[in-house]
Amino acid sequence: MASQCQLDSVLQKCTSLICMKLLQAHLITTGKFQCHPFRSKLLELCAISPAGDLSFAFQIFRRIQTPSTNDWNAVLRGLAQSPKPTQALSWYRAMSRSPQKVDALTCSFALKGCARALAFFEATQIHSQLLRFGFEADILLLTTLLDVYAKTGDLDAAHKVFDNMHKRDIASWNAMISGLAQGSRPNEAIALFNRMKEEGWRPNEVTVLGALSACSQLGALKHGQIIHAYVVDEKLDTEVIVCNAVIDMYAKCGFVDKAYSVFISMSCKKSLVTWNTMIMALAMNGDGKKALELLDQMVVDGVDPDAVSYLSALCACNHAGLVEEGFRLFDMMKGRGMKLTVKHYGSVVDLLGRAGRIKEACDIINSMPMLPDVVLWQSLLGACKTHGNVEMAEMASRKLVEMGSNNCGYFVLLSNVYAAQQRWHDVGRVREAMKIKDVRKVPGFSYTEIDGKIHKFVNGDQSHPSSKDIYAKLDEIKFRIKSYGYAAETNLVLHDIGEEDKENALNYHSEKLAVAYGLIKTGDGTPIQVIKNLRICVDCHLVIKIISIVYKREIIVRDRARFHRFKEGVCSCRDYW
DNA sequence: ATAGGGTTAG
Repeated sequence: MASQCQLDSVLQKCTSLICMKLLQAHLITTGKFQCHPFRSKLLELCAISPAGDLSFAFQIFRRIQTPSTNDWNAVLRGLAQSPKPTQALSWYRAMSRSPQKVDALTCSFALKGCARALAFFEATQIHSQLLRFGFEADILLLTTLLDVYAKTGDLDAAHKVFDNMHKRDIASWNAMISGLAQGSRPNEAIALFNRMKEEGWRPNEVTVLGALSACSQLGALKHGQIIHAYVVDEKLDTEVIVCNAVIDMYAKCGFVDKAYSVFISMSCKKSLVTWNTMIMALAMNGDGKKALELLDQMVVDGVDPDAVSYLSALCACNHAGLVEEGFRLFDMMKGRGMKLTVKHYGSVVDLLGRAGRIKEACDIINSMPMLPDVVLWQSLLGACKTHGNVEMAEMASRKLVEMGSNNCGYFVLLSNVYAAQQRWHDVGRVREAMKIKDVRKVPGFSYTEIDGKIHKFVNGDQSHPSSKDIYAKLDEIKFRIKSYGYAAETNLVLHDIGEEDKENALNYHSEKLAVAYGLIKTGDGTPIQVIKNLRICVDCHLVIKIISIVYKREIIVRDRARFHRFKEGVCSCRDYW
């Protein structure tokens, strides 16, 4: 009989399905299948290795007379990481009914399946089971549990698990930090990162990824710089994935040049994501030409562009108004048989629509191999508003209604299309529909970082400690910009309120509050940086342009789609967005 | 001996 280490080496060399099948046949013919520990190893290999095959793993499993916990776990783990993670949950239930004991690993794999299947309810069930089994001191398992709660959207439950852990290791911190960052609570992610350092932990590459992502979301440059310095000190920048996050952080904080210098001087090999991140960074800043250059350069560097690369390049053409280039790119992607997603189509429709080529945009929609989604109809509607195409606007709105979209944005757009044509009766009709349908507004908010502290403002916000000063500043702004011939574009506000109130509703958009606060708190000549969750509105865009002259300030606003750099009365988007 | 935390996207 072969020794254990020979068997191990056999398994190590077993990198194809054929080889696994031969091994199984060998075990069966030599009668070693039922009692051999080697069999469990083989089963695990089939179930979880990339060369393996789950249906063959099932075949092996079915032949086992009395499957051990390990045998059950191997298949469970394979299912949890498969494209159909819900199957892991039925497997777990089957195992719970079997005579074999469920162990901590079983729970861990089942939870992994919950995370991938976004099965919150099942996760709570496994949670109570693992407490009953007495696994509550297992920090690896609790970290998995915490991670599942975060990924399935219950950050409070995740935090509770984290807080109650009697002992934590670095992965527990990492799971909590990245959970907060991914779950739109980036402020708390940064706070927890700082607390971790205060408690004497040494963040590793995974920690900084979460923290950097939080900085990117918030445009928190000061925090981002501190983390970058830490990354360099700890030599974490030998990992390409960390460099990518640093590049993205600088880009999303408005420092494309810094992002580019990190991109150029990084010591490790650039990955596909590195190139994509940099192309997207240039796209967001309206540098379409350079983005297209990078798309060519990556090929020279031996990296094949993927669907995200092309999407980023398309997006770059979009923001730079490079209509022909974008259109050619799109044709080329089709020619190369790239797998196009609804996002690619959305981008091209936006590209054509903004350029006023609405008919062509519509033809693209009709030729799409998949169903157009809400975002796509919305951008067509936006184009109709800009170019005054009532007929097409009505068509797009009908589609949006059919899709049950309840977002206030498109009602406002449609009403604006009518308002521009002085069709007041139709404006009233839309307004009525909004009331009946109980249209939900996505709350707009903005961030600005002052001395390393992030301030958040929502529309009409009065909760900020400096609220009084901010509103006084806004009055002053209103007064000073009037002499530049500014008049509020109140037809953009869709409420049953009087003209003066409409003006106020516009006046107190979150980005205006953030800019006003920046003017108060920072010295003359300091650029003001604002991050906004939605697209900037026409009125704010105009007001901030004038502010940049009157107050001689550079103001940088990152909205949902791109950067706007306001300087001396002009915006880098050239009013094309 | 077998487990947990991870960057890009209209």
